[in-house]
This record gives sequence, structure tokens and C-alpha cells, in this order.
Amino acid sequence: MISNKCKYAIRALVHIANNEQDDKPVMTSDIAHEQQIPRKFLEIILRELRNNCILESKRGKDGGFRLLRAAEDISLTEVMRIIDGPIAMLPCVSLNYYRKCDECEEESCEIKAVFEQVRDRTLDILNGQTIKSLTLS
Amino acid sequence: MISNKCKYAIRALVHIANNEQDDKPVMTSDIAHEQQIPRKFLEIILRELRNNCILESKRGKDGGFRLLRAAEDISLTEVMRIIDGPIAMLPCVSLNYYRKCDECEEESCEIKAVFEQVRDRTLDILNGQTIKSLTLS
DNA sequence: TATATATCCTATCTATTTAGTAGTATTTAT
DNA sequence: ATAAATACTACTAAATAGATAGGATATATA
Repeated sequence: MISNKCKYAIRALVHIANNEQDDKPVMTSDIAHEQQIPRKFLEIILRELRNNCILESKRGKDGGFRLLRAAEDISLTEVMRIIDGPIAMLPCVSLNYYRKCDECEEESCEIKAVFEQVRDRTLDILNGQTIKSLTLS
Repeated sequence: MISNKCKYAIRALVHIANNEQDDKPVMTSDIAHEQQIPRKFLEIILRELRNNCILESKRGKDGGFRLLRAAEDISLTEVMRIIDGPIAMLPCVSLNYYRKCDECEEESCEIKAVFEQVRDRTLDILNGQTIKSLTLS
């Protein structure tokens, strides 16, 4: 399962993408209100996306958030990895967060090959999706 | 990510399948020792598998656990669902544990279709795997 | 330059889940 | 009887999820 936090992040990014025509940054409170996301929690999420080069922010009056890159250059997997970490179902088959499994020997692991397949088919789908492809227009 | 508990469950079942030739039930302590799984934790897991019609148990001396069904009739998905719950990445696309998402309207949900695809491709792979297909022989 | 308004940052909180452990009751083969 | 196995109940510690509170800092504009 992906976390609520990650769903919030995706919805917020899609909202920003849908409202970026008029060059002005989008405010946290607007997103929070329209997408029904707790404002203070959303602040944390948007800051995290900014720290990871998905968004840029402008402080002070008339401030807010803008996409740092084009919506078609922000993949769903990138957002999911920033917010939730690994996408793979086993640490030892994760491409971006590889960790050795605590107790199993990888050479003799019965399930590794299966979950490598699951990872590959999952990424086939998710890598093709971007914030752009998730917007209405 | 699947939980350690679920990995333990799969390894334990494969171990039992690999040791069922001599009609005797397999003891928790043997599995725990050979698979490096904490014994008391493994007890809980095996009981859960028994309660869900994957294993049968025999109490008392010379007791232990046996597969209730043939190893080729126990799918990986069935075990994963018993131990970890849903396999899908969104509650609203889960086949066996459907729940409406808290805040998003399903009709206008941007990501639902994508995660339905992920679910289908994942199940294509996992449904084909059984305890039998994971054993050595 | 004062002020309103936005993000930024640190700290804290509660509930749930994960990963166990401890101890006792019950069953069964010998 | 007794040894040896599962069954059951209760508890614990650490991590994660899902936030909330309050003040610091930056900025547009009157």
C-alpha cells in the first residue's frame, strides 16, 4: 500500500500542474482546501518535494509553490520514492533502496526471482506515468 | 514491502513442503532452527496458517505441522493475503480487501486506473507461484 | 518602514503496526 | 506419570503513519 502522505503528494502535484497556467505560485492553503488535505501536513509534504527538486517555493506574500520541472518530466515513481521509499516488495530487489535481507541468503532465496519480475512489471507501468499524464488536460 | 513475518511464513511453508516425504509432521523448533526464525514468533505464524486452512497441526509428543493441501494448491498470494493483507497498492483497487479511499472520489481519482494495472500485472506473476514451485525439487 | 501573509523549521503527539517475548494450559505418545 | 509438543493469553519495545502547534523568517505592498 502507498501511504496517505504519498497520495496527498501526488494530488497536490497534479493540482499545481492544473493551475500553473497563470504563472503565479500556488499556495499551500489553496491546495489544502480544494484537495481536502490537512494544511500543516501538506506543508511538510510540499517542503519535502521542494527539497527533492520537484517543486520550487516562493516565500512571503503572494508566495507558494511551482513545479521546478515540466509536469511531463516528473514521474510517478520519483514522487513515490521520495515520499514512501522503495517500490519493490523485497529490500534485496530494490533498485533505488537496495538492502540485503536480514536472514535469507540471496543465492538460495526462493522468492527473489519472483519479486524481481513483480518489480519489473510494476516499473513498466509506473515509469510511464508522469504528473502530466495524470492531469485532466 | 512484504513483512518479515510474511517471509517467515513462506520460508516455513517451503521448509515443510521440502520435508513432508516422511509422513511425520514437522516441528516448530526444527523449522525455527533451520530457517533461523524466532521460535515463539514462528509459533504464532504457523497457528495463523493453520487457522486459515493452509496447515494442519498435531499436538503433543511427535506433534507438529503438515500442509493441509498439496503444495501446488497453495498459492503465494493466498499466503501473502493471510499474513500481510492486501496486495494492491490502493485500498480502492484491492480485490480481496476493498475499501473506499478516505478522501478521494473514485470517479475522479487520477491514479486508480494506473494502480489497477499494477495490481493485474502483479497478480499475473504471483498467482502463478505456489509453495510447490518455490521448493527445490 | 510597518504590516499582512506566505513559507520554513523544530518539536511534539497519538494511534497503529511490526516484531517479537513470557508464561501457562492443554494435548498426546510412550 | 511424564516428557514433549502445540494452543492460548498477555505483554512489550521500536518504528511508522498521520498528523498538530507555535514561532522564525522572508516578501509584496501600502
